[in-house]
Amino acid sequence: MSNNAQPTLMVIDGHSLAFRAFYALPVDSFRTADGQHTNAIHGFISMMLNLLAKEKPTHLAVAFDISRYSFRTREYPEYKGTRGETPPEFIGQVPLLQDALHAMGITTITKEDFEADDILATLAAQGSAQDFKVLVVSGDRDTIQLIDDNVTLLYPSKQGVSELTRYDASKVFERYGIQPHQYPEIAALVGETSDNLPGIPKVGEKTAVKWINEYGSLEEILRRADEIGGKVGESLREFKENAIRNRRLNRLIPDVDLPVGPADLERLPFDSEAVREVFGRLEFKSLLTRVLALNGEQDSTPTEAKSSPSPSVVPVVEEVSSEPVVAAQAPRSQQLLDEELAAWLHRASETSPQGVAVELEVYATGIAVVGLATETETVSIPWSPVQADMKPLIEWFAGPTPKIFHGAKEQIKALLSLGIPLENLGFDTEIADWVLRPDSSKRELADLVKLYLNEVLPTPDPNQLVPDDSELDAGGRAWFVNRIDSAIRDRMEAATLALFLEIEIPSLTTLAAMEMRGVTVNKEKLQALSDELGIRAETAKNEAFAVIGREVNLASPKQLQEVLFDQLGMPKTRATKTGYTTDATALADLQATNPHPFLGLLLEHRDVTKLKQIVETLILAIGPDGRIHTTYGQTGTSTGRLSSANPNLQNIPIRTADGRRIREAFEVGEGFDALFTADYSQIEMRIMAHFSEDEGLIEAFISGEDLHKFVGARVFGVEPGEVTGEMRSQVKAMSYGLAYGLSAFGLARQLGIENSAAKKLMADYFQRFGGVRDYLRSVVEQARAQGYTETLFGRRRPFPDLASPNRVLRDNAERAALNAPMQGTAADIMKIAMIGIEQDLVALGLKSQLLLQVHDELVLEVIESEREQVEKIVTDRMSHAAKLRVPLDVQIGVGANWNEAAH
DNA sequence: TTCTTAACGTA
DNA sequence: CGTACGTTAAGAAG
Repeated sequence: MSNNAQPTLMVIDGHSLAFRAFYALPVDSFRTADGQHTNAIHGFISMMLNLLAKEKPTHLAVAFDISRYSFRTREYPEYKGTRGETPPEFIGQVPLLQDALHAMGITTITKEDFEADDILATLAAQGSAQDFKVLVVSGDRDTIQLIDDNVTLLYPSKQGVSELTRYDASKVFERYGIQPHQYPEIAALVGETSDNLPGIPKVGEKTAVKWINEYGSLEEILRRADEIGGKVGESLREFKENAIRNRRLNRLIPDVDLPVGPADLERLPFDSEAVREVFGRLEFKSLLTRVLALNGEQDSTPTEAKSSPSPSVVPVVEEVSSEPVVAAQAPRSQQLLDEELAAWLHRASETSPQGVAVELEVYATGIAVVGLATETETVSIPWSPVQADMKPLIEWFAGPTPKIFHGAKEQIKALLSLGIPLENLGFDTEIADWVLRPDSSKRELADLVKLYLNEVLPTPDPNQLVPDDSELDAGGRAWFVNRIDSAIRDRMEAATLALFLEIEIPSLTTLAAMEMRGVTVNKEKLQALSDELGIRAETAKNEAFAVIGREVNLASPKQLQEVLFDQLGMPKTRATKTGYTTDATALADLQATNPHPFLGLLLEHRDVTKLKQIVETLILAIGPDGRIHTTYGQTGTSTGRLSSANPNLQNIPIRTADGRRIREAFEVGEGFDALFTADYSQIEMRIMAHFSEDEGLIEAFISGEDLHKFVGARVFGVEPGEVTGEMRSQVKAMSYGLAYGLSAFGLARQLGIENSAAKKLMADYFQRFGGVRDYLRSVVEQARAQGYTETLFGRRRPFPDLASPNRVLRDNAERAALNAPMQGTAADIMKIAMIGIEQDLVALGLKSQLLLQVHDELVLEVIESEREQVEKIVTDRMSHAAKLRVPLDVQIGVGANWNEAAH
């Protein structure tokens, strides 16, 4: 588009865009040395530069509100009254932004008594009349009314300013089903909560659009309000004044008297010294370069290139505090054809025996691009659906060269779904980082580039409208993966590397296989169960309403509190952040002290709706193959356990009869004869016995007697035969609680006994099992000294909070530290067992297969002829996964469904 | 829209 | 005032 074509006028709502930028960028990352926050300024200018580059406006202005007061607030003082205080970090950024804009030669416009949108409306009208193409940039939906053949709206589509959607008349119609000039009429009917403009109750966007299309205009709707029936009609007649007021207030003023017109807003070269001065004050370096480029200049201030410090070998990774240097440029990706690719792969494998990094761009239905990288070269190959073209690559995937990934599981699954096996997975940077820093939640490639390389991963500017050509391709990303691999290996101690290579990497491929297999679920059974639970929920709800004489949302703790404490006058329960708890134990306590039929009905409703919700989620997760494929999170926990999501199959109910009916729907799949389950019994207690070397506890496990009976007999000083049910359950609660750092108070609460009785129980317990107490103490002590805990297989978890002066943080850390070696060792053991089982089943060519893992339980699908063999493999692998001072007991079960397979 | 909280399912 | 998770709906918040 050349300058002598139709001129383009861009008008920007400064306040609204700056505010969005403020929330889109982290406050703490943009601050000058003297403490001035600049994130809104940075975000705004960055976005504006992108807009200038993309839209090439010839004329430009930015409008601001002067204050929150305008003719609208005079007319309706509550207007925008619900807006909270301006965040303190935002204050002061607008004047600085205006300074920066002025330095860049950009006109800013304000007008007493009017809002920025009115200025936009006026400039749009004038520009349109003077034959400009007009671009309005605003985050206020009211500006939709300005759109016409000459005026286009650019509206931030998501939170933040990262993407702008172009609204012209046809886009508005597509989105709302109306013409742009009708939008304020819709808005008037619906109301605008953010402006504190209530509309017509019960009328949402759908209804409003329907009416507009039926009656043609708001005026006509109001005139013929009597014709509209039902509750909505009544509502309309009652609240029509709201709509009239809203319409008056949301009309933008197209003829504000402004000191400048469109022709005065031409973009001209600016004084670069002024820009340097302002940007220097704001400490914007990269933005300065970009701004000066507008003037055709280069930034003369040199960017000092620091070399990344060589990483020291430390057990725990420390955050690098120095400012990251800009990333070294990844070598330009080569595009190779068939035989060139084969040659490259051969050469790369020879020269990089430690491995070649792979980054597959995975789409919902397949693979888009394959990126490969050695230390010095990168390749990007668009995936060809014709496998012949990919033959050398496919063979290479199955070959001996170690492959290095970031997040291998999804990529391996993408290959497997195309029938392509991957052998010799060498490294996964995501999992390796998790092994080093299990508590971190930031593990994207960019995070690791920063952490291990002290560089910035070149990413497209988040404020960019369209990705530009310099964006890193798959090969470039692979190159960073390769370098992170080396950096992490340098930082890992030998034992940690062994844990990673011998447990985590083999687990990864096992999990990929399990996820691909999925588990068969009987949809009809679940649907019938859901229907039944739905009826029971409805009944409980209606009865509950009858009892209290009104309808409330039983799922709303807030409304329940009104019923319980105000209406029924029940005593207050435990306090939460927002009020008083209505959780199940509190309700049961209330029932005991203040019996009321509402409580029972509420609990029944809770139970039933919870189960129904689980069932519904499962139904939705059933794939076209009739199976549910969960996704295991291998980096989702701090202890070493797996997690399961989409859906979570590690929290399927089992405790109640109704819950077990859900398990009945998990069935053996086509081609198999039974589900087979195997669980470790009391694995964490056994690990505690091993670590503590407590003679009594070890004897308990070796004797093979009922654990809780055995312990009960010791604690209460009676014969095992004389241990009562009461004694057994108290000891059981104590034993399980120990591994979690249970206090006497908590034990008392759980058992419903006196605090003193709980104290006595703990004292008696430790009297007999002193080794346990000593061990638990030593775990915390050692963790405090070393800064981390460690499992039997060397998995470490750091605990910085053990040194915290904050009591709450420190106590929490102590309990977590107490638990981490036991939970973590159990997780290690289960992973070792799974790897062995998968390996044996494959090696022996058996069809039976692993499907699920639920922390201490495995679920397999078996065929009858293999059942005995499978049982032996599973039992052996599980019970011999670790050599402890006590045996690892494994319980197995077989059945047509998961419930029946429970022993 | 997106985020946070309360509640609750599992080991 | 017991560890480790994931999911949901309501309500809050921009």
